[in-house]
Amino acid sequence: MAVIFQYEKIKDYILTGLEEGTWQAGDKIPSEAELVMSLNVSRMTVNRAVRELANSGLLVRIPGAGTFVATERKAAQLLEVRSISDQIKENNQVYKATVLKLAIVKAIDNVLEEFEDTTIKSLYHSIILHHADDVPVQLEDRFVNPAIDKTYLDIDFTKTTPNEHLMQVAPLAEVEHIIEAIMPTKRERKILQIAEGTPCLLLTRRTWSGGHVATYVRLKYPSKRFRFGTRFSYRGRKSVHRAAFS
Amino acid sequence: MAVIFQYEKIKDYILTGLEEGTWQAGDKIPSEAELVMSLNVSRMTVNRAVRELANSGLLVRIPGAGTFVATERKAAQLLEVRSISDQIKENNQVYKATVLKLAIVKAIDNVLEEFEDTTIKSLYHSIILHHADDVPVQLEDRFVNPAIDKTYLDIDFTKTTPNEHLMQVAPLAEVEHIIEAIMPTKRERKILQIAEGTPCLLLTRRTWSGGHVATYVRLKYPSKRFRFGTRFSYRGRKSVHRAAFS
DNA sequence: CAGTGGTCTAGACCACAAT
DNA sequence: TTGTGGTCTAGACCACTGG
Repeated sequence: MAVIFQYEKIKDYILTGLEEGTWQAGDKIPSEAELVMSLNVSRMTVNRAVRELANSGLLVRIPGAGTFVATERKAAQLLEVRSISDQIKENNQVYKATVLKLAIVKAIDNVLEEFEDTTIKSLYHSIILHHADDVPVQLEDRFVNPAIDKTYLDIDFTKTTPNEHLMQVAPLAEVEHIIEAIMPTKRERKILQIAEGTPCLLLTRRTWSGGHVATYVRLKYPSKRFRFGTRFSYRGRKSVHRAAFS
Repeated sequence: MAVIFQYEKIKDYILTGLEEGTWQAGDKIPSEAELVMSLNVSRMTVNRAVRELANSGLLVRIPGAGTFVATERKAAQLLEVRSISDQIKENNQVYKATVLKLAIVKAIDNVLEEFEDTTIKSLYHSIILHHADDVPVQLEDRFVNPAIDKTYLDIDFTKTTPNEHLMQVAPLAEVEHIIEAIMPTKRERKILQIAEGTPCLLLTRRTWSGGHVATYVRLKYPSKRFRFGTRFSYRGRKSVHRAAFS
């Protein structure tokens, strides 16, 4: 029988609250003193639990004010995928999105496999092209589990990215990333406005929420216009992530 | 004046010892009790400092035995680049390396820029092809700062990878990664034995040691044979990294 | 057996935010 | 002024490793 430590229990308690929506993005969670009383533990133990969740990016702590559920959630410690619109704006470029498709589709075997759930009959499917200064930089092909989000088809994705929207409705518990180099199809090449023979980075991402696959996304980035970057230092505990356009 | 906390001081103390070689890979560092006495702090403070360094992969803690300098160092929390030979062996494939070049070269402007040091006159240059079951899976093009390692040219890289060797001589303090999709040149295509029109993943990595760029590497992975993968869960604090061959 | 790390407690002092 | 998080201490008990 595995011994469960107090600080792990506290983390689980908070994680469950986040998954069940007890605390939504931006909400203030109970203070350390409140958790000490309600959970009957010492403050140092509460502090460690909350600090670790904050370090992983789920919570934001503001001394003097409180602890809040992160609004801009980092997907993972391993591969931080920030909102593409933020990345572009950070780069002082103009962001624009074009919605190429937004519909409910019958679940095809090919895609269904990724959801690891054969009972799913239909899926939301969106295809969105993201521009930086009117140049296409990302082709986003996304399937969403309807069980996670009933409102998906009603969203105006020229104003909000699917990522931003989904972070509000489905607190993610798990993320999987796969990076590959691929050659785009003729159609994709045309959409992305790239020359023949130019490869793309393909980032495939699946997210889980409440034990089920929530989304399955394929992000295609034209080489030359995009690359993933990351820099890490042991001292000073800060990591700089970059998304470079050229 | 920024206030420096005790646990940060302790981390710096250990990091400095690691950089200066006071404790080498595999060595046992002072126990918590010893650090408590020599640094005049409480054990909880020591524990936090050492735990954080262990979490970042620099140290390995074995309850009952002690704390040791990690031998297999994870490059970063962000993009774990394990030894290619280990990855291949883990995949139950036979690893083999071919040394295509191992020499001292004049520093060319192009490469010198990456080292951010115009005083460098020459560099070690190695080109190594890594195979899995006799199929080429990685073309490694590496430049090494001679100031970091005088023995580089004497190493048998069919038995040790440059990565493994360099981790012994130069404890890395900082890492930069950039991932791109590229088309290999004709020559590279021939070396990697891939068909025309097949893209490659290009992972460029620079490492710093003692404030200077230690190495500059370009790793080319044929698409279809390699992809980076990562999976992350908030619960259970474990991350699974995968390197998939096919 | 002594030494190690892993955790936990019940206090404490501080700087900062909100009111 | 009150509440918040950030840190630190000096103890404590435990499970495990090593000789």
